[in-house]
Amino acid sequence: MELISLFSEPARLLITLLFEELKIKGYTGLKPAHAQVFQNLEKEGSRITELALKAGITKQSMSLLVYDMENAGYLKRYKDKGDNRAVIFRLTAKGEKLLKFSDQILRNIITKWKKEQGEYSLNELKVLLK
Amino acid sequence: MELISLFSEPARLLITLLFEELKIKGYTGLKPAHAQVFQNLEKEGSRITELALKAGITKQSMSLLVYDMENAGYLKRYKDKGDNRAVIFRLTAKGEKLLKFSDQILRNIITKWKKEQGEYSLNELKVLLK
DNA sequence: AATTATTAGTCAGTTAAACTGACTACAATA
DNA sequence: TATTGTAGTCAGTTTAACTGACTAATAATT
Repeated sequence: MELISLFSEPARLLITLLFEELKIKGYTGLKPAHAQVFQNLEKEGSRITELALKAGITKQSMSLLVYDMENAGYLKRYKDKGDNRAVIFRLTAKGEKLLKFSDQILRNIITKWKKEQGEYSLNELKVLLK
Repeated sequence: MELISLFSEPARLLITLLFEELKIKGYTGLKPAHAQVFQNLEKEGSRITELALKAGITKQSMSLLVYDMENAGYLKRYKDKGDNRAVIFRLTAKGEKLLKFSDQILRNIITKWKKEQGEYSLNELKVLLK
């Protein structure tokens, strides 16, 4: 397998499989890009700029993503006490469930892959990193 | 770092760094997506369908990518003897140079990363895969 | 041998997910 | 107080994929 794909392929697959599961379980209104939001959100809430930085995308892009997730009921928007420009986003109860469920799914997939059971093998990557 | 990013982040960085280098060295007319072409091309040449399958994209998308690279002088188009529907693409001398240089760059970056010297650390991923 | 199904590739249009640039409102600094 | 910087939004663009419909050629089936 080609070098860059050793990294990008499992990433792509993880997202695909995650969103298949999420859809089945009724978590609607989400697209792969939204994973970067809830995966990077701090317990106490996060700002858009902060999320953008962590996710490695622009604040403009992140702005749209959080807006979607707010509308879908996964996030709630709060005022930042002390900075009236800023907005804080926190997970709703629905969002918390989503996060927990997602983490579980992802861990399961990787565990399977490591045992050479799943649809993908991490062996070549492991060798590269040795 | 977030789970999916442990895979996608190095992939993204590798591509960015590779294309910075390539641009400096005068390999123009290329965008990140084109890496999937020359990285997957067989020595004896490859078909569009075959390349698409390896790269994990549709033949329609791959069709455009090889067209670009042909125009930029990295690939040459040949008839497939024995199947008049099919087209074979082979690297030109320029394309060969590109491939060799790219591989070298990518290997160098990863080697640096493994020694914890570069702009990124592979340690967290290594731990995950253990 | 003729028909049917499959495969290789292209054309056209669409979608997802990012980007840049310009802007407003507020905060921090000189 | 005036200037510079930061948080976020709006608008438009670009990159890189996608699906669907099609032609031409090959392979399979009857």
